[in-house]
Amino acid sequence: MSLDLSRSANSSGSQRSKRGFNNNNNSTSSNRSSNSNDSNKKKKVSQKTLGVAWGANSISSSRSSSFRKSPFSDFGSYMVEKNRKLQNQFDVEASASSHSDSGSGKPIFHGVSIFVDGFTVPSSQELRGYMLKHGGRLENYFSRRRVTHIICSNLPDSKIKNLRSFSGGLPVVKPMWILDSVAANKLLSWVPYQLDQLANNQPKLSAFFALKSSPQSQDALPCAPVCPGNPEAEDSSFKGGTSVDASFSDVGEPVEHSGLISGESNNLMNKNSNVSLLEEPASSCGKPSEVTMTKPSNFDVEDESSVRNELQSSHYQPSALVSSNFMDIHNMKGSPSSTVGGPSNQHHSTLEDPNFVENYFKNSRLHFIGTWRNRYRKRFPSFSNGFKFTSSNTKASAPKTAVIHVDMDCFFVSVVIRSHPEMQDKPVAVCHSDNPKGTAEISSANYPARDYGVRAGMFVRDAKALCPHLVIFPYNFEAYEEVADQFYNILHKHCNKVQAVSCDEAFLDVTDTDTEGDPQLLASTIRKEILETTGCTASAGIAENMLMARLATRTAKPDGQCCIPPERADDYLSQLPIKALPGIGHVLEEKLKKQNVWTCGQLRMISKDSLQKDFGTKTGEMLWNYSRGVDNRLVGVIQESKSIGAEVNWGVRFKDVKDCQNFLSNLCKEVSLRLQGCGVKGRTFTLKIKKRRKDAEEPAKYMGCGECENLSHSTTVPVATDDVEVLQRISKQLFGTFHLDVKEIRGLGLQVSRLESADNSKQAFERNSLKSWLISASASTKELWSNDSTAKDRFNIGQGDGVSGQTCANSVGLSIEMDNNMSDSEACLNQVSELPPLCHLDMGVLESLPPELFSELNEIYGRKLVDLIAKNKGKSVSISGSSSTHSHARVEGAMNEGQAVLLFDPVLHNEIPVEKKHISEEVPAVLVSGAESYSVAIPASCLEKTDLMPSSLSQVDVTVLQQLPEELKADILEVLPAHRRQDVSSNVLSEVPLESKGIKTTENHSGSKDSVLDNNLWAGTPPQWVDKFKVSNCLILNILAEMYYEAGSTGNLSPILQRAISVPKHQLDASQDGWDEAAHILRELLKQYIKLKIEFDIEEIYVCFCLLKRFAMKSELFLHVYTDVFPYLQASFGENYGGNLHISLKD
DNA sequence: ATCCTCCCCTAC
DNA sequence: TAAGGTAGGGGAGGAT
Repeated sequence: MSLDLSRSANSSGSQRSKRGFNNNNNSTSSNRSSNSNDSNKKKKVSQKTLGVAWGANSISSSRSSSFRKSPFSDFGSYMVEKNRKLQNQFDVEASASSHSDSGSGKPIFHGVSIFVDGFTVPSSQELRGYMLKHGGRLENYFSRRRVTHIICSNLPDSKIKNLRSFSGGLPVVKPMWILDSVAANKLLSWVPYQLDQLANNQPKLSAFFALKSSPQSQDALPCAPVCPGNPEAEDSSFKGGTSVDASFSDVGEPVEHSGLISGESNNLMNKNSNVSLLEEPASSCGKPSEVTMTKPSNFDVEDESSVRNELQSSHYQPSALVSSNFMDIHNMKGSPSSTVGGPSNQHHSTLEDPNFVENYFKNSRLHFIGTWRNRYRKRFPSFSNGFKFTSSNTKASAPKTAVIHVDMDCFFVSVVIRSHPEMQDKPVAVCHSDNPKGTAEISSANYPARDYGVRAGMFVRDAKALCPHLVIFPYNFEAYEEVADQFYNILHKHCNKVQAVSCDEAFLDVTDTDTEGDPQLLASTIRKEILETTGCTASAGIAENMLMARLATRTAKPDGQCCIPPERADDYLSQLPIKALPGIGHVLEEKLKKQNVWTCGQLRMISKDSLQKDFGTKTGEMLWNYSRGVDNRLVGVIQESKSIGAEVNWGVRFKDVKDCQNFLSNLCKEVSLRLQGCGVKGRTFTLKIKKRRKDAEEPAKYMGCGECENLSHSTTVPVATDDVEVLQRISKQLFGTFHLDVKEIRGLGLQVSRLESADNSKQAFERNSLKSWLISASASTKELWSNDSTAKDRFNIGQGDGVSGQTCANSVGLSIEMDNNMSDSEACLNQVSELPPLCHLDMGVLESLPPELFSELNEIYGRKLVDLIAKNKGKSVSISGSSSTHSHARVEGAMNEGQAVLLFDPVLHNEIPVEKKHISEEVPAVLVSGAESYSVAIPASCLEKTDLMPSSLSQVDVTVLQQLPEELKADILEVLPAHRRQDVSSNVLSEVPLESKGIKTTENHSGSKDSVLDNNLWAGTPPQWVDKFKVSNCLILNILAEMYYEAGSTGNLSPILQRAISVPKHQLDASQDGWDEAAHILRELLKQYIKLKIEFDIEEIYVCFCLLKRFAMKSELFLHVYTDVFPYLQASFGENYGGNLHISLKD
C-alpha cells in the first residue's frame, strides 16, 4: 500500500496555506444552498423533538419536554406527531399480541427497533409481525434516534451510498437475522447478517464483535456485545451510539433515496475503462527493455455472491476493546452534549467527547495501518517469529538469491470495491467523507482516479476538484483485515520465508523454494491466487535482493510483475529518481536535489565519504549502497517490538487542564491495554506533545493540528510496568515538566520503550503484590525457623537455628506448614491466609498510606481496616498527646508502638522501639526551616559508606542477618565497628549508647556535589528525621539481605532488583564493593525519597520509608510510591528545578 | 567510547 | 465536518 501523507500530514504548512484560500470560512459561508440549509433545519428539528425518540423508555425523555414547541408549527413537528401516532398504534398491537417468548423474562427483540428499507423477504409487514410478537419495534420512518437496526435484503447500488450516509453506523442487517432470532428464540448477533454491500459502514460495533467472537462462535453469543446474556445491552449501546450523532440526524423525516450515485456512475465510463492496462506513469522512466514485465489483459472479478463477508476473528486493538465501556458511558449520560450542547461542530474534538481517544482510534486509517503488524503477529505467530535463516542463504554459500516482493494494488480501494465490478474502471477513492468541500483525506485512490491526479493524502475537496465524479467509499477495516489474512495465507502456502511489511505488502525469500527454476512463475501463481481468493489484484517484483525486488514492483504496478536480473540493476537504477529509493523521503530528496542529484545515477557520482559526512554514517552508506542496487538485508521475520505507544494529533483541543488530564488518562488506558495486549511491560515513558506554533494560522484541515512544535520528554523507571495507574502517574508527572498552556496543545502521545516480556516478570509480579508481600514476611520468618530442607536450600541456610528459635518465639501466630513437595510459587500462593493479624497493624501508618494502597490493604483484610481505624482514632490522639516531639501525632503513634520501619515485621516490632528511644533522647535535632515548610538537615556522616551499616544490630532485622551465608555475614560484621561486632557476636539485641554509633548530628552537607536541592535537604535536623534516617541504615541492611534472598531463591537476582540496584550478582557475591555499591545506590534512593517528601509533611516521609521497605522486597510497589511522590516534588520546586529533576535510576 | 535524551526522518 | 498513527532507525549533543 502506498501511503502518501506528505502533503497533508507531515510536510509543508505552505502546501496547506496554499490550499487555504478555499478555507473553512469560504466553504461554510458559500453557496452550499440546499444542503447546508437542510442540515440546519434538521438540527433544529432534532433538538425540538428529541424526547419523542424513545418515548417513556428514553433516557432523555424527561429532558425532551422542555425542548418541545407547539405541535405542527412546521413539517418536522408534524412528522413527530405522526410518528408518535404510529408508535402508539404499534404499542397497542404489540400488547395485544404479546407473546410469551421463552419464559426467561425479556422478549427476544426487547429494545430492538428496526427500519425496513426497500423490498425484503419476508416483507416488511411480516417483519413487523415478528417485531410485534417478540417485543421489538418497527419504525415506519427512519430516525437515527429510534432505529437500532436497518433491515434490508439487497439494495441497488444507487441506494448504497445514500443508505450509508443516513445509517450513520447503525447496523444494516438482512431480514434473516429476524427469522433466525425467532427460530432460536433469542436475539442473535446481527454481525453475521450484515448486508455485504454495506458491511464497511459499520466499524464500531462490528469491530467489537470481531474481537469477541469468531463466526463459528457467534451463535454462542446470542446478542449482547456489551453485556452477554442481556438483550438490552446491545440495544442500549445503540441508543448511546445513535444519540451521539443526534445533531446530524433527521428525526421524524421520511427517508428519500435520491440516487446521487447513479448519475455519477453513468458519467464515468469510456475514458478509463481500460486503465488497468496502462502502465503506471511514474514507472515509465528508467524501465530497461531487458526488464521483463507481464500484465494481464484484464482480470475476472469474482462473482459478487461468492464474495464472502465472513467475519474472521480479527485481533482488534484495545481501542476496540474499550468500546463497550465507551458505549456504556454514553448510555448512562444520555449524550447530553448532543441534546443540549447545540451544534455539534465540536463533536469530534476532545472538547466534546469524553471518550475521544477510544473512539478516535477505531476510525483512524493510520492507526489501522500502524497497528496491523501487531495483529499479524498474533494471527500468524509461527510466521512472525518462526523461521530462521539457514547459513546456505548467506551470500557466501548461496550466491544466487531470489526475492519476490508482493504488493496489493491500491489496497483500500480494491477491497471495498471488490464486490462492485462495475466500479473497477471508474475513479474511486476511500475517504472518511464525501463532502466535496471537506478536508477529509483521501486514503487510497484507484488507478482511474489517479489518472485525474487524485492521490492518497489529498483533501477530498481537492480530489473532487480534479475529478468531480470521483466516487468515495468509506473505510472497511474489517474487510482489509480479512483480505490481508487471505493474502498472507496464500503467501505462507507458497513460501516459508515471508517477511510481512504491511497488510498488503510482503517479501518472500524464494531462494530455497521450489520454483522449478523460475521465481517469476511462482510470482504469477501467487498473484493469480490472490486475485481469485480476494478479488483484488496484486503486483510483484522479482530480483536478487529486497531493494531491487521492491523497485521492480514499483515498475510492475498495477496488476503486473517485473523481474530485474542482477545484471540489469545498474541500468535500471541509472535513470531512477532518487525519491524512488526506500529510505529517501522528501527531506532527503530535497537535500540531494540541492546537490544537483536527481537520479540514482547521479547519486553514484558522490563518494561514500562525502555522503556519510553530509547525511551521517549509516544514512550515507545506505545511499551509497542503494544507488548501486546493493542491499544486504535478508528477508526475515518481524522482530520483537521495541516500543509501544499511542498518540492523537487530530481533534485535540482542551479548554482547561482537567480536559487535558482526562485525555491523558484515557491515552494511558489505551497504552496500558496495548502493552497488556502485547504481553509486555516497559520502563521508559516518553510523552510527546504537539504545541501550536506561535504564529501558526488556523489549520487548513478541520480539527487538524496545524503547524506545531514537537516536544517530548521521557523518564525511565526502575521497574517495568503496564499498569494503567502507574502510567497515568508517570505521564502526569511528565506532563508537568512541559509547563504548557493546555489551550496550545494540538496533539499528545505516550510511548513506552525498554520493553520486557510480561511473562518474565509475572512471577516477580506475583511476588510483588501487596498481599504476597504481607504474606512473605511471615513466610520467610517461618521458613527460617523450619528445619525443612526446601527452605534451607532456598536461602542457603546451613546454620543459625539457635537464633531462629529465639525469633520464632517473638512471632505471633504466623507459622505455616511448608509442604516439601510444593514449589516456591505454589507455596507462595498457598500462603494467602497468612496475613499479619489486625492487631499488628499500625494505625498511624495505615492512616498515612496513600488511598490506593490503603484500599488495597483494606480489601485484603476484608474491609476491616476502616473500622479498625475508626475505633483507634481516639487512642491515636491520646498517644500523640503524650508525645513531646515535633512530629506528627500519627508518626509518633507509630513510633511508640514500635513499628518505625516496617508495617508488620514481627521482629522489628521488638527492636525498633528500643533504638528509637535512644535516638530521640540523645540526638539533638534542629529545625531550621522557615515557617511554611520543613527543611531538614541530615548529618553528613550519615552519608559515609561506613554509616550505611547499622550502628547496632538492634537496628537490624536479625532474622534477616541470620539467613545470610556465613561468609557474607562475616563480610558485614567486618565492616561494623568493633563494638557493633560485639553486639552481633554476643547475639544480644541490646541497647547501644548513641555516642558509640558514630552519628554526628550537626554537620551540614555543603560539600556535597549533589544538586542544589541537597543543600536544602541537609540544612537542618529535626529529631523525627534523624529517627528515620537511622532507621534507614537498618533498612539498607534489610534490603541487602533481601537482595541476597532473591539471588538465593532464584539463582539470580530478579530482573527488577538487578535493574533497580544495578549491581551484578557476581559482584554482590564476590566482594564488599558490590555490597557497598548497592548500599550507595540505595542510599541515593533514600535521598530521593527524602527530597521528595521533606517539603511537605514529615509524616509522609515516614510512610515513604515504610513503602521503601516494600520496595526493597517487592519492587513493583516502589513504582507506586515513586510516581505518587514525584508530582509533589514538581509542585514544590516547580519552574526552578522541575525540569532538572530526573529521578530515574540509571542502569 | 558509550550511553541517554530529544529530536527528525521514513515507511506503511 | 472528520478521525494527521505507529514504530524503527539514526543523528546531534550532552553526561559519564
